[in-house]
Amino acid sequence: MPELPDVAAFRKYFDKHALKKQVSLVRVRNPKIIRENSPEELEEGLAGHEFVSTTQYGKYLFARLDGSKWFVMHFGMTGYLERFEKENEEPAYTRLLIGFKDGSFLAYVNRRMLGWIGLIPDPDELIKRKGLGPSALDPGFDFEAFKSRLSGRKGEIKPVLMNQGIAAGIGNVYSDEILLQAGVDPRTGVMSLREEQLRAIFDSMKEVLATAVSLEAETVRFPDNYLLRDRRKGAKCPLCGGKLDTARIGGRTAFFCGHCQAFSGGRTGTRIRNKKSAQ
DNA sequence: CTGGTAACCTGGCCGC
DNA sequence: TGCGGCCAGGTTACCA
Repeated sequence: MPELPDVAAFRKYFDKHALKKQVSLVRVRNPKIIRENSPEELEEGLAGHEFVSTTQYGKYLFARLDGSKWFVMHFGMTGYLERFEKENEEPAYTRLLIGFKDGSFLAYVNRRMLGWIGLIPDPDELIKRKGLGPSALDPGFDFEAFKSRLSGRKGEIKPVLMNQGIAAGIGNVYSDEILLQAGVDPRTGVMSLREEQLRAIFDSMKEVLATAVSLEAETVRFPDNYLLRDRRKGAKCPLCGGKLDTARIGGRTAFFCGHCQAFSGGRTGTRIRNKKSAQ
C-alpha cells in the first residue's frame, strides 16, 4: 500500500484526525519500530505537544510538532494509520498509540515491522542522508530532469523506477501501472529506451500518480483501464483483455501485459523491435 | 559507483 | 482441520 499516493492519503487522514490536537497519551507497543531516538525520547517529544503541520516526501510522511521537532513516519510494506475512539478498538499490530485530549486515538499500525517512526530535527537532512531523488510528483521534476537522472543507468526500467535515489515515491505496484500505461515492458533496459518511450514513461508516471493521489489511492475508484483495479495472478489486462503476465524483476513480482507492453530492447539496447504500439 | 541478491520481520494464504 | 512452504505494495547490507 504505502507508495507515494498511499502516503498522500495517510497525510490527509493524519491532517484530519491529528492536526492541532493536543497529545495526552503515548504508548509504544513495540520499541523496535522506533529509529533515530529512544522510546523515551519519542514519548517525551510527543506527550503534551501538538502537531502543527505535515509534509510528504516520497514514501515518507512528516508531522511538525510545536517546538519544532518532526515526527517521521515510514510505512514499509504493511503500515497505515487508524483513528478510533474507544480503547478496546485498538487495531491489531498497533506499534504506536497516540491519545488526544479530545478522547480520540490514532494508531500507527504495521504488521511486518519493516517501516519505522521517530523524531528528527530536520526532514531535509533525512532526505539527504537517505539519498532520495526528487519526489516523483514534484513539478520541478520535469522531463529533462527525469532523463538526466536515468542517463547512464544500465538496469531494467522497472527497478530503476523503484529506485528511491532516482525519484522518490514509486514502488512495486505503481511501477507496474506506470509501465502498462506507457506500453513499455518492465524488463526493458533503460539504455535501450527510445525518446518517445522515455516520454511515455514520464507522462504516465505523472498522470498515474496524480490520478491515484486525487482518488486517495482507493483502487476501486481508479479508471477502468488501470491495472491496479485488479492486480493479481490470473487477472486480465485492462487494455486488451488478455491474461496478465508475471515475472520476477529486481527481486519482486511484476505484473504486465506481454501484448500491450511489447519488449523493445535488452539491457544493452542493441536490438530495437519497432512494434507499433496499439492506441 | 552500479546492479543483483539475500536478509530483515511477521504473518496470511494456498494446497496437500 | 493441520501444517509446510511460498509470498507479501520496502529498504538495505553485502558481494561481484
